[in-house]
Amino acid sequence: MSARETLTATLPSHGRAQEVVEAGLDEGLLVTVFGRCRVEYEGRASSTLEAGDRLVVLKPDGTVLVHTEEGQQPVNWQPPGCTQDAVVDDGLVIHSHRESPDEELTVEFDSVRHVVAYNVTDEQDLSLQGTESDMRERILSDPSLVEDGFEPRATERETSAGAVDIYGVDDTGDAVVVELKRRRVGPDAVSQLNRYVDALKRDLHAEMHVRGILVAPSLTDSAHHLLDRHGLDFVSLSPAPQ
Amino acid sequence: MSARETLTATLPSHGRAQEVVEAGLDEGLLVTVFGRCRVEYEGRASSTLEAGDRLVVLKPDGTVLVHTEEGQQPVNWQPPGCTQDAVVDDGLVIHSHRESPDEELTVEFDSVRHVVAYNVTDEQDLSLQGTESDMRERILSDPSLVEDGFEPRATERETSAGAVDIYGVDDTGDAVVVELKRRRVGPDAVSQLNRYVDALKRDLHAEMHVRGILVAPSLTDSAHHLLDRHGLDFVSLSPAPQ
DNA sequence: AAATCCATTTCGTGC
DNA sequence: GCACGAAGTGGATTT
Repeated sequence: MSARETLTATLPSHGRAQEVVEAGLDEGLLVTVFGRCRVEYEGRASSTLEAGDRLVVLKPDGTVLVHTEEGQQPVNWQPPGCTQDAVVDDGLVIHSHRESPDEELTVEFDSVRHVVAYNVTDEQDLSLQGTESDMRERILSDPSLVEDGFEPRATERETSAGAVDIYGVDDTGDAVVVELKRRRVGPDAVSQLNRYVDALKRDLHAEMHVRGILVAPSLTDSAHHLLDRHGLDFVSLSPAPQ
Repeated sequence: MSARETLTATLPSHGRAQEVVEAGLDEGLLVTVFGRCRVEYEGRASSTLEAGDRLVVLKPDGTVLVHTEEGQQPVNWQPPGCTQDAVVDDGLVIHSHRESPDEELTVEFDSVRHVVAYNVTDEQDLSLQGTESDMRERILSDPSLVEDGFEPRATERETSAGAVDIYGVDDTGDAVVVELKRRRVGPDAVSQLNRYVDALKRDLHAEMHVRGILVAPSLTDSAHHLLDRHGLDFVSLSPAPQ
């Protein structure tokens, strides 16, 4: 079987399906199996899924995905790094095993309607814009987006509660902790910023005043209340320059 | 074309590929397209992915997934509810559009190596054990798992900071807020519990003492420090009965 | 539609 | 390996 080719089998016997899957796994191909199957998972949690038609994707990096006809997320899965094998019992059975944590996924096919093994080459990386990291770059190149007189001094500055997105000083010389979020935020982001401000106050253990500024497109009501209660500030900024 | 059948085409012309995809979309089939493609996304963020071999999955609920040979997550996607269409320009082009937020995904194929449309029926629901909800049931049926004398009074009790997992009283009559986590927790879960405790103190605005207990398999060091600082308690409990 | 929070979150980064 | 936090997080539930 040439690795250049795409191996396919329509309505294969379980033995033939097993051959294609095994060949695909051996040769580092991307394998898809479509058919009626039961799925069992045991690991961090455990689950059972009775027989139905599903698409199973096996990737050469050890990923397994079981997709139904709806939903963006697979109904069952196994992460990269797992070991896969395919055997024939009553029907085609695909096992995936992971150590640390110990997890096992078993897909038992009643009937395989289609199996394909694709030879994949993909060197490209995704270029993504509009991330939190892009917001940081925007602010570093124009600190007045936070407030007039703001001077960034460090990014990812370490505190005893973790790394602060942007650390700097305001026009009065007070220390400023900036927490960035690329989307509308709730109370969790406020608590996060408050932890950093508290930690920095303790770390500096001086009389130094420490302000906290949450920079995000918008705030929920309860986040706003919590922000006020903690004496923190908010600046509205979107990830894209618009 | 019978909906009972699985439509497949190997190394199809762009026109033939478009026919299969369009027929699949029209008839509510699960469609997979494998080939060399470029991908563009514009919406909450924006991204570009240069030409490479990928597996594209189109679901009848409007989901689009673009998978490379590695990673559990699709490199690009569109959630359920999007509208899909397939046209031929230089090659097969698949568009997916979403309103609110306005988002568009475009997949342009240089060459299609394989296209399949599957008729899917799947009535089954996943049965999952070992969730946070299972922890709650365990505690309600044996409250001493939290501590001797603990008496649950309500689940999902509302406070001004959100709903508390389990609300109850301890053997001295003090109010108790229990926050459950199915896995090892960090500082975020401690802050969450602290918000609930603070909110309940304000809500009750009495002299009533309010305790907070974090129930999880384990704690990180910084979570432990933060827990101590806030005067909260920890109880070790796993989601599964072991 | 908005808000909140869980998730077998996954993924990347740094230690 | 663990810890921490971002993500175009997704998904469920409730208002």
